[in-house]
Amino acid sequence: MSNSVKKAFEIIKFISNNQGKLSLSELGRQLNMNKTTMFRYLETLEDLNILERRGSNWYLGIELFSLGHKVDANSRIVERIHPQLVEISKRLNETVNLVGMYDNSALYLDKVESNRALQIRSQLGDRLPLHCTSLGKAIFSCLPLDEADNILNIIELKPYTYHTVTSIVELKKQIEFVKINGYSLETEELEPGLSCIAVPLHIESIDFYGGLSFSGSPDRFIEEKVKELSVELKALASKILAMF
Amino acid sequence: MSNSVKKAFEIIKFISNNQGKLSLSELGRQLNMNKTTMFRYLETLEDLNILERRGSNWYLGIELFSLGHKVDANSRIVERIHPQLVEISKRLNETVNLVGMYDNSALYLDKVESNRALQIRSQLGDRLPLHCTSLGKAIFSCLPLDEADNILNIIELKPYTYHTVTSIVELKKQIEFVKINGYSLETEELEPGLSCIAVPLHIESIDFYGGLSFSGSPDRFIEEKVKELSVELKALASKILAMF
DNA sequence: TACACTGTTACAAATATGTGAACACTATTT
DNA sequence: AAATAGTGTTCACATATTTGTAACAGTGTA
Repeated sequence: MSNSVKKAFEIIKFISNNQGKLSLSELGRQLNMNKTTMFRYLETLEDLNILERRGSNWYLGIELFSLGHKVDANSRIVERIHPQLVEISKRLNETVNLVGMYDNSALYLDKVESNRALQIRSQLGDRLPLHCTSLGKAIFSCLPLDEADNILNIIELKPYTYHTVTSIVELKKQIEFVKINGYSLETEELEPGLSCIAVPLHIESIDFYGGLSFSGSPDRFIEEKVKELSVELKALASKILAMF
Repeated sequence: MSNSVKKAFEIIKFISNNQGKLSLSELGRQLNMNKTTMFRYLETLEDLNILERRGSNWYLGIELFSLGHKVDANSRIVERIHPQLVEISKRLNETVNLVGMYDNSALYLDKVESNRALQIRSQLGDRLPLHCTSLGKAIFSCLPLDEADNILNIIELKPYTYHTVTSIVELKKQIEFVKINGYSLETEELEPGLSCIAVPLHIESIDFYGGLSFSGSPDRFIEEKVKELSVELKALASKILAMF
């Protein structure tokens, strides 16, 4: 395999998590690469507009922006579903989110925000952990049993807040709840001040495993509201399934 | 400079414009690379999730999606402006667009769609030509004179439709119009059935040259409407400038 | 059965890469 | 004003990686 290509992307990925913080020399040290080597890679990537230098700090470049928006994530599933998200978000004035499963995490594919949208940390393209998000739990509930077990064995139940579920037994219980009730709940397990309610979205024909959720402030998701929202999400999922 | 990194991105870029159409061997032929060489690059890029293979066709991979959404395009200008676009789009029920200038073209940075949004070909991340878009003309009007002249000399006035301006004299006239009136118009020059009205957006402090536009069906942009919309766009631009 | 097309592996030859040292800067510290 | 520590950049050279040829395996078609 191509070593230099791998290294180039190692650099790109590292910069993506540390934009504007690192100089050429710093990068060399942190990634154990010679300064000259680093120089040549950065020079090339800058020339391609994949990276961008401002002063002596490095950022992801505009070409990645272009490429990123051309990704045909699962047969343009995002584009096809988007109008449905807009409709439900407007009608109920809720923030609605779409994720798909990739590499044992939930890739944040799309969202449509409500008026009262909170400022949350996650952004499109981020990978959300499966164990402490309603979306993750919803995904677990629709995965083939053996695959779900595999992942449950592999993943680390990293605590993000004091509410994060870190017991595998408890997590499995919650997944059972989703299987029975068809929706999942999560209260400030990932981010303080943020709750979600989600349903699984499994599109068999294109081998898509994902989920749909409403997110918002925990105090808004009281019991009766949850009932109502879960019904809405299930209806949305059905409507989407009918499109494929 | 790093040859293999350049080649890798040549492949990625080529695939981005021909997703799902090309096999390994085809790619090798079209890009004048040896089959084995191509094999090794594709293998590596697939391993990195930068490319994705379905059957024997190639697509951009999910990792590019992630990276693309982390691009800090001009100090998160998109994120900061987005809420303003949402507000005006909802209030007037118009589709509003934001572009920034990069590499002699207008990079499509953000849009918020109206109810009656047309299905247009362009998508976020695309580069729009400057000469036949209202946004391009708006950008010309705010660029430093010498830079505008430079670009006008370089760019090719490629015709996209029967309405595309292909005369440099006429184009300069239109740019003068923008300078005097503060907004620009374009009627089906890029895509049949699509018109735009735009204003320049020049944020000096961050060296940003771009534009804001409403887009829609040509028959809707009658004269009085244009007046009204241009006033709205100018107000929006002022509001945004005040944020920086 | 032969043909044309896929994708894949192995190897020797050609080339790009990695390295450390030396250089030119700028900003702080002494 | 001199010394220091930090940038980024260029050079030459041995090493390691990439490259292309050729051969092989698989699939579908004539």
